[in-house]
Amino acid sequence: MNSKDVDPFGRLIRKLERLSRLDDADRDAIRRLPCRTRSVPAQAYLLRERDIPTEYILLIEGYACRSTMLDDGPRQIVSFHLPGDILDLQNLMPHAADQDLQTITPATVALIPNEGIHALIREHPLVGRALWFDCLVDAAILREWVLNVGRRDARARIAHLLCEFVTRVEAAGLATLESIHLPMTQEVIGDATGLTPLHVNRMMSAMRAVGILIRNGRDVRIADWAGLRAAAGFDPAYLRQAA
Amino acid sequence: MNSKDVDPFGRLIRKLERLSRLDDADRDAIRRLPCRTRSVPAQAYLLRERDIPTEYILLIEGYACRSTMLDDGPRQIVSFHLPGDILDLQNLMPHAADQDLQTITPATVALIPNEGIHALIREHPLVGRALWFDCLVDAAILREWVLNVGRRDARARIAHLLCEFVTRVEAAGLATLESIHLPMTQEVIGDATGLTPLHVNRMMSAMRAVGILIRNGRDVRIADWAGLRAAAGFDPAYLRQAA
DNA sequence: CGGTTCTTTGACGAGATTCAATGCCGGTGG
DNA sequence: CCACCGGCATTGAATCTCGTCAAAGAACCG
Repeated sequence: MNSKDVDPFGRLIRKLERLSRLDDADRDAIRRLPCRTRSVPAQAYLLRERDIPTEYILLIEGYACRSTMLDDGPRQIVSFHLPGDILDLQNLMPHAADQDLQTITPATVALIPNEGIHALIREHPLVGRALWFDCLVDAAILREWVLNVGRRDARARIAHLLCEFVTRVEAAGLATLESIHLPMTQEVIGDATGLTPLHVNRMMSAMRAVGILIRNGRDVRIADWAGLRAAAGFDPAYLRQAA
Repeated sequence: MNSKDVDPFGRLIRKLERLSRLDDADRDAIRRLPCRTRSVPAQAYLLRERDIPTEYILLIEGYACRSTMLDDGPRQIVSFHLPGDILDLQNLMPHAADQDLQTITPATVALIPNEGIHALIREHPLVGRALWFDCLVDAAILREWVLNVGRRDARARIAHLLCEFVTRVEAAGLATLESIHLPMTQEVIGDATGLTPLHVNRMMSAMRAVGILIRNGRDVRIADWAGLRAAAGFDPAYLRQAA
Protein backbone atom coordinates (compact mmCIF):
# COMPACT_ATOMS: atom_id res chain seq x y z
CA MET A 1 0.00 0.00 0.00
CA ASN A 2 1.63 3.22 -1.08
CA SER A 3 0.26 6.71 -0.83
CA LYS A 4 -1.42 6.55 -4.22
CA ASP A 5 -3.76 3.89 -2.95
CA VAL A 6 -5.20 6.13 -0.31
CA ASP A 7 -6.21 8.81 -2.82
CA PRO A 8 -7.99 7.11 -5.71
CA PHE A 9 -8.91 10.52 -7.10
CA GLY A 10 -5.42 11.98 -7.34
CA ARG A 11 -4.92 11.36 -11.03
CA LEU A 12 -8.41 12.49 -11.90
CA ILE A 13 -7.92 15.76 -10.06
CA ARG A 14 -4.58 16.32 -11.73
CA LYS A 15 -6.07 15.70 -15.15
CA LEU A 16 -8.99 18.05 -14.56
CA GLU A 17 -6.66 20.76 -13.34
CA ARG A 18 -4.70 20.50 -16.55
CA LEU A 19 -7.94 21.37 -18.35
CA SER A 20 -9.54 24.00 -16.16
CA ARG A 21 -9.12 25.72 -12.82
CA LEU A 22 -10.46 24.08 -9.65
CA ASP A 23 -10.47 25.48 -6.14
CA ASP A 24 -9.96 23.74 -2.82
CA ALA A 25 -13.64 23.08 -2.26
CA ASP A 26 -13.85 21.40 -5.66
CA ARG A 27 -10.89 19.14 -4.96
CA ASP A 28 -12.27 18.21 -1.57
CA ALA A 29 -15.65 17.43 -3.02
CA ILE A 30 -14.05 15.08 -5.52
CA ARG A 31 -12.04 13.38 -2.80
CA ARG A 32 -15.17 12.85 -0.73
CA LEU A 33 -16.99 11.12 -3.58
CA PRO A 34 -18.50 7.85 -2.40
CA CYS A 35 -16.83 4.90 -4.05
CA ARG A 36 -15.71 1.33 -3.72
CA THR A 37 -12.53 0.13 -5.38
CA ARG A 38 -12.03 -3.19 -7.13
CA SER A 39 -9.10 -5.04 -8.65
CA VAL A 40 -9.79 -6.67 -11.97
CA PRO A 41 -7.63 -8.93 -14.14
CA ALA A 42 -6.56 -8.19 -17.71
CA GLN A 43 -9.17 -8.64 -20.45
CA ALA A 44 -12.01 -8.30 -17.98
CA TYR A 45 -15.24 -6.65 -19.03
CA LEU A 46 -16.05 -3.60 -16.91
CA LEU A 47 -19.27 -2.96 -18.78
CA ARG A 48 -20.91 -4.63 -21.74
CA GLU A 49 -22.99 -3.29 -24.58
CA ARG A 50 -26.65 -3.00 -23.49
CA ASP A 51 -25.83 -2.95 -19.77
CA ILE A 52 -27.53 -0.17 -17.86
CA PRO A 53 -24.82 1.37 -15.72
CA THR A 54 -25.55 2.49 -12.17
CA GLU A 55 -22.02 3.56 -11.32
CA TYR A 56 -19.33 5.53 -13.04
CA ILE A 57 -16.07 3.68 -13.51
CA LEU A 58 -12.93 5.60 -12.64
CA LEU A 59 -9.74 3.89 -13.74
CA ILE A 60 -7.12 4.09 -11.02
CA GLU A 61 -4.40 1.80 -12.24
CA GLY A 62 -3.83 -0.12 -15.45
CA TYR A 63 -5.16 0.40 -18.96
CA ALA A 64 -8.57 -0.13 -20.51
CA CYS A 65 -10.33 0.33 -23.81
CA ARG A 66 -13.76 0.85 -25.29
CA SER A 67 -14.76 -1.39 -28.17
CA THR A 68 -17.58 -2.76 -30.31
CA MET A 69 -17.92 -6.13 -31.93
CA LEU A 70 -19.25 -6.21 -35.47
CA ASP A 71 -21.72 -9.11 -35.69
CA ASP A 72 -19.47 -11.39 -33.65
CA GLY A 73 -16.66 -10.93 -36.12
CA PRO A 74 -14.05 -8.21 -36.07
CA ARG A 75 -13.69 -5.94 -33.08
CA GLN A 76 -13.06 -2.21 -33.27
CA ILE A 77 -11.46 -0.43 -30.37
CA VAL A 78 -12.55 3.21 -30.33
CA SER A 79 -10.52 4.53 -27.41
CA PHE A 80 -7.84 3.71 -24.90
CA HIS A 81 -8.04 4.82 -21.30
CA LEU A 82 -5.42 5.73 -18.71
CA PRO A 83 -5.49 5.99 -14.94
CA GLY A 84 -7.51 9.06 -14.01
CA ASP A 85 -10.06 8.56 -16.80
CA ILE A 86 -13.74 8.15 -16.08
CA LEU A 87 -14.61 5.44 -18.57
CA ASP A 88 -18.26 6.15 -19.18
CA LEU A 89 -18.95 9.80 -18.57
CA GLN A 90 -21.42 9.69 -21.46
CA ASN A 91 -23.64 7.90 -19.03
CA LEU A 92 -24.52 11.44 -17.90
CA MET A 93 -27.22 11.01 -20.50
CA PRO A 94 -29.00 8.01 -19.06
CA HIS A 95 -28.91 5.24 -21.62
CA ALA A 96 -27.87 1.63 -22.07
CA ALA A 97 -24.19 1.30 -22.88
CA ASP A 98 -23.61 1.14 -26.61
CA GLN A 99 -20.13 -0.31 -26.35
CA ASP A 100 -18.01 -2.64 -24.25
CA LEU A 101 -15.48 -1.45 -21.70
CA GLN A 102 -12.64 -3.86 -21.11
CA THR A 103 -9.32 -3.83 -19.31
CA ILE A 104 -6.21 -4.54 -21.34
CA THR A 105 -3.95 -5.03 -18.31
CA PRO A 106 -4.72 -5.95 -14.72
CA ALA A 107 -6.34 -2.85 -13.29
CA THR A 108 -7.94 -1.27 -10.30
CA VAL A 109 -11.06 0.80 -10.63
CA ALA A 110 -13.22 2.91 -8.37
CA LEU A 111 -16.97 2.58 -8.79
CA ILE A 112 -18.86 5.79 -8.03
CA PRO A 113 -22.65 5.77 -7.72
CA ASN A 114 -24.26 7.87 -10.45
CA GLU A 115 -25.83 10.27 -8.02
CA GLY A 116 -22.45 11.06 -6.48
CA ILE A 117 -21.15 12.44 -9.75
CA HIS A 118 -24.41 14.17 -10.57
CA ALA A 119 -24.44 15.98 -7.23
CA LEU A 120 -20.79 16.91 -7.68
CA ILE A 121 -21.52 18.50 -11.04
CA ARG A 122 -24.60 20.28 -9.72
CA GLU A 123 -22.88 21.75 -6.71
CA HIS A 124 -19.44 22.43 -8.18
CA PRO A 125 -19.76 24.14 -11.55
CA LEU A 126 -15.99 24.31 -11.99
CA VAL A 127 -15.83 20.54 -11.78
CA GLY A 128 -18.64 20.26 -14.28
CA ARG A 129 -16.77 22.57 -16.58
CA ALA A 130 -13.57 20.55 -16.31
CA LEU A 131 -15.42 17.31 -16.96
CA TRP A 132 -17.08 18.87 -19.98
CA PHE A 133 -13.69 19.93 -21.27
CA ASP A 134 -12.49 16.40 -20.75
CA CYS A 135 -15.31 15.21 -23.00
CA LEU A 136 -14.22 17.75 -25.60
CA VAL A 137 -10.68 16.41 -25.57
CA ASP A 138 -12.00 12.88 -25.95
CA ALA A 139 -14.01 14.02 -28.94
CA ALA A 140 -10.91 15.63 -30.47
CA ILE A 141 -9.11 12.32 -30.07
CA LEU A 142 -12.00 10.51 -31.74
CA ARG A 143 -11.87 12.86 -34.71
CA GLU A 144 -8.19 12.14 -35.04
CA TRP A 145 -8.94 8.41 -34.96
CA VAL A 146 -11.44 8.74 -37.79
CA LEU A 147 -8.73 10.43 -39.81
CA ASN A 148 -6.19 7.82 -38.77
CA VAL A 149 -8.29 4.83 -39.71
CA GLY A 150 -9.84 6.49 -42.74
CA ARG A 151 -6.86 7.91 -44.54
CA ARG A 152 -3.50 6.70 -43.30
CA ASP A 153 -1.82 3.56 -44.55
CA ALA A 154 -1.09 0.71 -42.19
CA ARG A 155 2.37 1.84 -41.14
CA ALA A 156 1.41 5.45 -40.45
CA ARG A 157 -1.73 4.30 -38.68
CA ILE A 158 0.18 2.20 -36.20
CA ALA A 159 2.84 4.85 -35.76
CA HIS A 160 0.18 7.46 -35.05
CA LEU A 161 -1.53 5.27 -32.51
CA LEU A 162 1.75 4.77 -30.69
CA CYS A 163 2.60 8.46 -30.78
CA GLU A 164 -0.74 9.39 -29.29
CA PHE A 165 -0.60 6.77 -26.61
CA VAL A 166 2.93 7.65 -25.56
CA THR A 167 2.13 11.35 -25.47
CA ARG A 168 -0.92 10.79 -23.30
CA VAL A 169 0.93 8.49 -20.92
CA GLU A 170 3.73 11.00 -20.57
CA ALA A 171 1.38 13.94 -20.09
CA ALA A 172 -0.39 12.02 -17.35
CA GLY A 173 2.96 11.57 -15.63
CA LEU A 174 2.76 7.79 -15.79
CA ALA A 175 6.08 7.19 -17.51
CA THR A 176 8.76 8.91 -19.52
CA LEU A 177 9.42 8.41 -23.20
CA GLU A 178 12.35 6.15 -22.43
CA SER A 179 10.65 4.06 -19.80
CA ILE A 180 7.33 3.57 -21.56
CA HIS A 181 6.21 0.03 -21.91
CA LEU A 182 3.42 -0.58 -24.39
CA PRO A 183 0.72 -2.61 -22.69
CA MET A 184 -1.09 -3.69 -25.84
CA THR A 185 -0.63 -6.79 -27.94
CA GLN A 186 -0.46 -6.68 -31.70
CA GLU A 187 -4.02 -7.93 -31.80
CA VAL A 188 -5.16 -4.96 -29.72
CA ILE A 189 -3.24 -2.58 -31.97
CA GLY A 190 -4.95 -4.18 -34.94
CA ASP A 191 -8.37 -3.78 -33.35
CA ALA A 192 -7.67 -0.11 -32.73
CA THR A 193 -6.36 0.62 -36.22
CA GLY A 194 -8.73 -1.48 -38.28
CA LEU A 195 -5.97 -3.87 -39.36
CA THR A 196 -5.43 -7.58 -38.89
CA PRO A 197 -2.90 -8.61 -36.24
CA LEU A 198 -0.81 -10.24 -38.95
CA HIS A 199 -0.49 -7.04 -40.85
CA VAL A 200 0.32 -5.16 -37.66
CA ASN A 201 3.10 -7.63 -37.16
CA ARG A 202 4.54 -7.02 -40.59
CA MET A 203 4.46 -3.25 -40.14
CA MET A 204 5.99 -3.35 -36.69
CA SER A 205 8.73 -5.65 -37.92
CA ALA A 206 9.42 -3.14 -40.65
CA MET A 207 9.63 -0.34 -38.10
CA ARG A 208 12.04 -2.40 -36.07
CA ALA A 209 14.12 -3.05 -39.17
CA VAL A 210 14.61 0.68 -39.71
CA GLY A 211 15.36 1.32 -36.06
CA ILE A 212 12.20 3.15 -35.03
CA LEU A 213 11.21 0.47 -32.54
CA ILE A 214 13.23 -2.03 -30.54
CA ARG A 215 12.10 -5.15 -28.85
CA ASN A 216 13.18 -6.90 -25.71
CA GLY A 217 11.33 -10.14 -25.45
CA ARG A 218 7.68 -9.22 -25.72
CA ASP A 219 8.37 -5.68 -24.65
CA VAL A 220 8.43 -3.06 -27.40
CA ARG A 221 10.00 0.35 -26.88
CA ILE A 222 10.46 3.42 -28.98
CA ALA A 223 14.02 3.80 -30.18
CA ASP A 224 13.61 6.78 -32.47
CA TRP A 225 10.90 9.19 -31.40
CA ALA A 226 11.53 11.64 -34.23
CA GLY A 227 11.36 8.79 -36.72
CA LEU A 228 8.10 7.49 -35.28
CA ARG A 229 6.59 10.95 -35.31
CA ALA A 230 7.61 11.45 -38.91
CA ALA A 231 6.20 8.07 -39.93
CA ALA A 232 2.92 9.02 -38.28
CA GLY A 233 2.67 12.64 -39.34
CA PHE A 234 1.89 13.24 -35.69
CA ASP A 235 0.98 16.69 -34.37
CA PRO A 236 -0.01 16.55 -30.70
CA ALA A 237 -1.98 19.81 -30.71
CA TYR A 238 -5.33 18.03 -30.62
CA LEU A 239 -4.44 16.41 -27.28
CA ARG A 240 -4.47 19.83 -25.66
CA GLN A 241 -1.56 19.22 -23.36
CA ALA A 242 1.58 21.22 -23.23
CA ALA A 243 4.54 19.20 -24.43
CA MET B 1 -38.90 35.42 -46.00
CA ASN B 2 -40.88 32.86 -44.09
CA SER B 3 -41.29 32.61 -40.34
CA LYS B 4 -38.21 30.42 -39.93
CA ASP B 5 -35.98 33.25 -41.01
CA VAL B 6 -37.03 35.43 -38.13
CA ASP B 7 -36.02 32.87 -35.50
CA PRO B 8 -32.54 31.65 -36.31
CA PHE B 9 -32.47 29.72 -33.05
CA GLY B 10 -35.61 27.66 -33.57
CA ARG B 11 -33.88 24.49 -34.70
CA LEU B 12 -31.20 24.76 -32.05
CA ILE B 13 -33.80 25.07 -29.30
CA ARG B 14 -35.75 22.14 -30.66
CA LYS B 15 -32.63 19.99 -30.76
CA LEU B 16 -31.63 20.89 -27.22
CA GLU B 17 -35.11 20.13 -25.94
CA ARG B 18 -34.90 16.68 -27.45
CA LEU B 19 -31.83 16.12 -25.25
CA SER B 20 -32.75 17.78 -21.99
CA ARG B 21 -35.44 19.93 -20.42
CA LEU B 22 -35.37 23.73 -20.85
CA ASP B 23 -37.68 26.27 -19.31
CA ASP B 24 -39.06 29.50 -20.75
CA ALA B 25 -36.25 31.66 -19.42
CA ASP B 26 -33.70 29.37 -21.08
CA ARG B 27 -35.44 29.50 -24.42
CA ASP B 28 -35.72 33.28 -24.22
CA ALA B 29 -32.07 33.63 -23.33
CA ILE B 30 -31.11 31.62 -26.38
CA ARG B 31 -33.36 33.72 -28.60
CA ARG B 32 -31.78 36.89 -27.29
CA LEU B 33 -28.25 35.75 -28.13
CA PRO B 34 -26.41 38.42 -30.09
CA CYS B 35 -25.69 37.29 -33.60
CA ARG B 36 -25.29 38.29 -37.20
CA THR B 37 -26.43 36.02 -39.99
CA ARG B 38 -24.61 35.39 -43.25
CA SER B 39 -25.37 33.55 -46.46
CA VAL B 40 -22.51 31.49 -47.84
CA PRO B 41 -22.21 29.52 -51.07
CA ALA B 42 -21.52 25.78 -51.31
CA GLN B 43 -17.94 24.61 -50.62
CA ALA B 44 -17.15 27.73 -48.66
CA TYR B 45 -14.80 27.56 -45.71
CA LEU B 46 -16.44 28.72 -42.49
CA LEU B 47 -13.28 28.17 -40.49
CA ARG B 48 -9.88 26.82 -41.35
CA GLU B 49 -7.38 24.77 -39.42
CA ARG B 50 -5.24 27.03 -37.23
CA ASP B 51 -7.75 29.89 -37.25
CA ILE B 52 -8.51 31.31 -33.84
CA PRO B 53 -12.27 31.57 -33.68
CA THR B 54 -13.96 34.54 -32.02
CA GLU B 55 -17.51 33.54 -32.81
CA TYR B 56 -19.50 30.35 -32.63
CA ILE B 57 -21.03 29.27 -35.90
CA LEU B 58 -24.64 28.15 -35.77
CA LEU B 59 -25.84 26.50 -38.94
CA ILE B 60 -29.30 27.76 -39.83
CA GLU B 61 -29.88 26.38 -43.28
CA GLY B 62 -27.94 24.00 -45.52
CA TYR B 63 -25.37 21.36 -44.74
CA ALA B 64 -21.76 21.54 -43.60
CA CYS B 65 -18.93 19.24 -42.65
CA ARG B 66 -15.75 19.15 -40.60
CA SER B 67 -12.65 17.80 -42.28
CA THR B 68 -8.88 17.52 -42.25
CA MET B 69 -6.45 17.34 -45.11
CA LEU B 70 -3.62 14.86 -44.84
CA ASP B 71 -0.45 16.57 -46.11
CA ASP B 72 -2.31 18.18 -49.00
CA GLY B 73 -3.42 14.81 -50.24
CA PRO B 74 -6.54 12.94 -49.25
CA ARG B 75 -9.22 14.62 -47.19
CA GLN B 76 -11.08 13.01 -44.33
CA ILE B 77 -14.48 14.31 -43.32
CA VAL B 78 -15.09 13.58 -39.65
CA SER B 79 -18.63 14.88 -39.26
CA PHE B 80 -21.64 16.23 -41.09
CA HIS B 81 -23.73 19.05 -39.70
CA LEU B 82 -27.39 19.94 -40.00
CA PRO B 83 -29.33 23.13 -39.39
CA GLY B 84 -29.47 23.72 -35.65
CA ASP B 85 -25.91 22.48 -35.05
CA ILE B 86 -23.29 24.70 -33.48
CA LEU B 87 -20.29 23.77 -35.58
CA ASP B 88 -17.47 24.47 -33.20
CA LEU B 89 -18.70 24.08 -29.67
CA GLN B 90 -15.30 22.62 -28.78
CA ASN B 91 -14.11 26.17 -29.01
CA LEU B 92 -15.41 26.32 -25.39
CA MET B 93 -11.85 25.30 -24.64
CA PRO B 94 -10.01 28.21 -26.18
CA HIS B 95 -7.69 26.88 -28.85
CA ALA B 96 -6.84 27.24 -32.50
CA ALA B 97 -9.14 25.19 -34.73
CA ASP B 98 -7.63 21.82 -35.51
CA GLN B 99 -9.87 21.15 -38.48
CA ASP B 100 -11.63 22.86 -41.35
CA LEU B 101 -15.33 23.68 -41.38
CA GLN B 102 -16.84 23.83 -44.81
CA THR B 103 -20.32 24.06 -46.30
CA ILE B 104 -21.40 21.33 -48.66
CA THR B 105 -24.46 23.19 -49.94
CA PRO B 106 -25.33 26.88 -50.02
CA ALA B 107 -26.04 27.75 -46.41
CA THR B 108 -26.93 30.43 -43.98
CA VAL B 109 -25.17 30.69 -40.64
CA ALA B 110 -25.49 32.82 -37.52
CA LEU B 111 -22.27 34.04 -35.96
CA ILE B 112 -22.47 34.40 -32.19
CA PRO B 113 -19.71 36.16 -30.26
CA ASN B 114 -17.93 33.75 -27.88
CA GLU B 115 -18.91 35.70 -24.82
CA GLY B 116 -22.58 35.42 -25.70
CA ILE B 117 -22.48 31.63 -25.49
CA HIS B 118 -20.26 31.66 -22.42
CA ALA B 119 -22.63 33.95 -20.54
CA LEU B 120 -25.58 31.83 -21.62
CA ILE B 121 -23.96 28.71 -20.20
CA ARG B 122 -22.95 30.48 -17.01
CA GLU B 123 -26.37 31.91 -16.33
CA HIS B 124 -28.53 29.09 -17.62
CA PRO B 125 -27.28 25.76 -16.30
CA LEU B 126 -30.01 23.82 -18.09
CA VAL B 127 -28.77 25.18 -21.40
CA GLY B 128 -25.23 24.21 -20.44
CA ARG B 129 -26.41 20.76 -19.61
CA ALA B 130 -28.23 20.38 -22.93
CA LEU B 131 -25.18 21.62 -24.85
CA TRP B 132 -22.99 19.17 -22.94
CA PHE B 133 -25.40 16.37 -23.87
CA ASP B 134 -25.18 17.50 -27.46
CA CYS B 135 -21.41 17.06 -27.27
CA LEU B 136 -21.93 13.57 -25.88
CA VAL B 137 -24.14 12.64 -28.82
CA ASP B 138 -21.54 13.99 -31.22
CA ALA B 139 -18.94 11.84 -29.51
CA ALA B 140 -21.17 8.77 -29.82
CA ILE B 141 -21.46 9.49 -33.53
CA LEU B 142 -17.69 9.79 -33.81
CA ARG B 143 -17.21 6.42 -32.12
CA GLU B 144 -19.60 4.93 -34.62
CA TRP B 145 -17.58 6.50 -37.44
CA VAL B 146 -14.37 4.95 -36.16
CA LEU B 147 -16.10 1.58 -36.26
CA ASN B 148 -17.54 2.32 -39.67
CA VAL B 149 -14.28 3.31 -41.28
CA GLY B 150 -12.22 0.75 -39.36
CA ARG B 151 -14.18 -2.44 -39.79
CA ARG B 152 -16.91 -2.28 -42.41
CA ASP B 153 -16.34 -3.00 -46.07
CA ALA B 154 -16.97 -0.32 -48.68
CA ARG B 155 -20.60 -1.14 -49.33
CA ALA B 156 -21.61 -1.35 -45.68
CA ARG B 157 -19.64 1.80 -44.93
CA ILE B 158 -21.53 3.85 -47.48
CA ALA B 159 -24.84 2.30 -46.50
CA HIS B 160 -24.18 3.12 -42.85
CA LEU B 161 -23.28 6.69 -43.64
CA LEU B 162 -26.51 7.13 -45.56
CA CYS B 163 -28.58 5.52 -42.80
CA GLU B 164 -27.12 7.82 -40.20
CA PHE B 165 -27.55 10.91 -42.28
CA VAL B 166 -31.12 10.14 -43.19
CA THR B 167 -32.02 9.33 -39.60
CA ARG B 168 -30.55 12.58 -38.35
CA VAL B 169 -32.25 14.63 -41.03
CA GLU B 170 -35.57 13.01 -40.24
CA ALA B 171 -35.17 13.41 -36.49
CA ALA B 172 -34.43 17.09 -37.01
CA GLY B 173 -37.69 17.40 -38.92
CA LEU B 174 -35.96 18.56 -42.08
CA ALA B 175 -37.41 15.95 -44.42
CA THR B 176 -39.13 12.61 -44.48
CA LEU B 177 -37.59 9.35 -45.57
CA GLU B 178 -39.35 9.59 -48.93
CA SER B 179 -38.54 13.20 -49.60
CA ILE B 180 -34.92 13.16 -48.54
CA HIS B 181 -32.49 14.45 -51.06
CA LEU B 182 -28.85 13.61 -50.43
CA PRO B 183 -26.82 16.80 -50.66
CA MET B 184 -23.42 15.15 -50.96
CA THR B 185 -21.51 14.20 -54.07
CA GLN B 186 -19.79 10.85 -54.39
CA GLU B 187 -16.51 12.56 -53.66
CA VAL B 188 -17.85 13.85 -50.35
CA ILE B 189 -19.14 10.39 -49.48
CA GLY B 190 -15.70 9.02 -50.26
CA ASP B 191 -14.03 11.61 -48.05
CA ALA B 192 -16.33 10.67 -45.19
CA THR B 193 -15.88 6.93 -45.55
CA GLY B 194 -12.18 6.77 -46.36
CA LEU B 195 -12.81 5.53 -49.90
CA THR B 196 -12.00 6.90 -53.34
CA PRO B 197 -14.86 8.51 -55.22
CA LEU B 198 -14.47 5.89 -57.92
CA HIS B 199 -15.05 3.08 -55.52
CA VAL B 200 -18.00 4.91 -54.01
CA ASN B 201 -19.43 5.05 -57.47
CA ARG B 202 -19.08 1.31 -58.00
CA MET B 203 -20.70 0.52 -54.68
CA MET B 204 -23.58 2.92 -55.22
CA SER B 205 -24.15 1.50 -58.69
CA ALA B 206 -24.30 -1.93 -57.10
CA MET B 207 -26.86 -0.70 -54.57
CA ARG B 208 -28.93 0.76 -57.37
CA ALA B 209 -28.70 -2.53 -59.23
CA VAL B 210 -30.29 -4.40 -56.32
CA GLY B 211 -32.96 -1.75 -55.84
CA ILE B 212 -31.74 -0.20 -52.59
CA LEU B 213 -31.20 3.20 -54.18
CA ILE B 214 -32.77 4.91 -57.15
CA ARG B 215 -31.54 7.82 -59.13
CA ASN B 216 -33.30 10.63 -60.85
CA GLY B 217 -30.78 12.61 -62.77
CA ARG B 218 -28.17 13.56 -60.23
CA ASP B 219 -30.56 13.08 -57.36
CA VAL B 220 -30.24 9.86 -55.38
CA ARG B 221 -33.02 8.58 -53.16
CA ILE B 222 -33.55 5.61 -50.94
CA ALA B 223 -35.85 3.04 -52.50
CA ASP B 224 -35.54 0.27 -49.94
CA TRP B 225 -34.94 1.49 -46.42
CA ALA B 226 -34.98 -2.00 -44.88
CA GLY B 227 -32.46 -3.16 -47.46
CA LEU B 228 -30.19 -0.19 -46.82
CA ARG B 229 -30.36 -0.75 -43.09
CA ALA B 230 -29.54 -4.40 -43.51
CA ALA B 231 -26.61 -3.65 -45.80
CA ALA B 232 -25.29 -1.23 -43.19
CA GLY B 233 -26.02 -3.23 -40.06
CA PHE B 234 -27.49 0.03 -38.81
CA ASP B 235 -28.79 0.38 -35.25
CA PRO B 236 -29.82 3.99 -34.53
CA ALA B 237 -29.59 3.69 -30.73
CA TYR B 238 -26.36 5.67 -30.60
CA LEU B 239 -28.07 8.70 -32.10
CA ARG B 240 -30.23 8.98 -28.99
CA GLN B 241 -33.37 10.02 -30.78
CA ALA B 242 -36.62 8.22 -30.62
CA ALA B 243 -37.45 6.68 -33.98
C1' DC C 1 8.87 -27.97 -18.07
C1' DG C 2 4.26 -28.16 -20.36
C1' DG C 3 0.62 -25.44 -22.03
C1' DT C 4 -1.14 -21.16 -23.55
C1' DT C 5 -0.77 -16.92 -25.54
C1' DC C 6 1.60 -13.98 -28.56
C1' DT C 7 4.55 -13.36 -32.45
C1' DT C 8 6.54 -14.59 -36.85
C1' DT C 9 6.99 -16.42 -41.70
C1' DG C 10 5.60 -17.43 -46.45
C1' DA C 11 2.32 -18.08 -50.17
C1' DC C 12 -1.91 -16.74 -52.02
C1' DG C 13 -6.26 -14.15 -52.76
C1' DA C 14 -9.54 -10.30 -52.50
C1' DG C 15 -10.99 -5.67 -52.10
C1' DA C 16 -9.78 -1.11 -53.00
C1' DT C 17 -6.86 2.21 -55.56
C1' DT C 18 -5.05 4.03 -59.68
C1' DC C 19 -4.89 5.18 -64.47
C1' DA C 20 -7.13 6.38 -68.63
C1' DA C 21 -11.19 7.69 -71.08
C1' DT C 22 -15.88 8.52 -71.95
C1' DG C 23 -20.52 10.03 -70.98
C1' DC C 24 -23.93 12.74 -68.77
C1' DC C 25 -26.32 16.60 -66.62
C1' DG C 26 -26.93 21.42 -65.70
C1' DG C 27 -25.74 26.00 -66.03
C1' DT C 28 -24.08 30.02 -68.98
C1' DG C 29 -23.77 32.94 -72.71
C1' DG C 30 -24.25 33.95 -77.44
C1' DC D 1 -33.17 28.40 -77.67
C1' DC D 2 -29.29 26.01 -78.58
C1' DA D 3 -24.28 25.18 -78.12
C1' DC D 4 -20.69 24.98 -75.26
C1' DC D 5 -18.28 24.12 -71.01
C1' DG D 6 -17.31 22.29 -66.43
C1' DG D 7 -18.21 19.38 -62.78
C1' DC D 8 -19.82 14.95 -61.66
C1' DA D 9 -20.63 10.22 -62.71
C1' DT D 10 -19.32 5.93 -65.08
C1' DT D 11 -16.58 2.08 -67.13
C1' DG D 12 -12.80 -1.15 -67.72
C1' DA D 13 -8.18 -2.81 -66.90
C1' DA D 14 -3.92 -3.06 -64.25
C1' DT D 15 -1.81 -2.71 -59.78
C1' DC D 16 -1.09 -2.81 -54.96
C1' DT D 17 -2.10 -2.98 -50.17
C1' DC D 18 -3.91 -5.56 -46.93
C1' DG D 19 -6.39 -9.86 -45.62
C1' DT D 20 -6.54 -14.89 -45.38
C1' DC D 21 -4.75 -19.46 -44.78
C1' DA D 22 -1.50 -22.58 -42.77
C1' DA D 23 2.00 -23.58 -39.76
C1' DA D 24 5.71 -22.98 -36.66
C1' DG D 25 8.51 -20.61 -33.27
C1' DA D 26 9.23 -17.69 -29.04
C1' DA D 27 7.97 -15.90 -24.68
C1' DC D 28 5.50 -15.99 -20.47
C1' DC D 29 2.80 -18.52 -16.56
C1' DG D 30 2.13 -21.56 -13.33
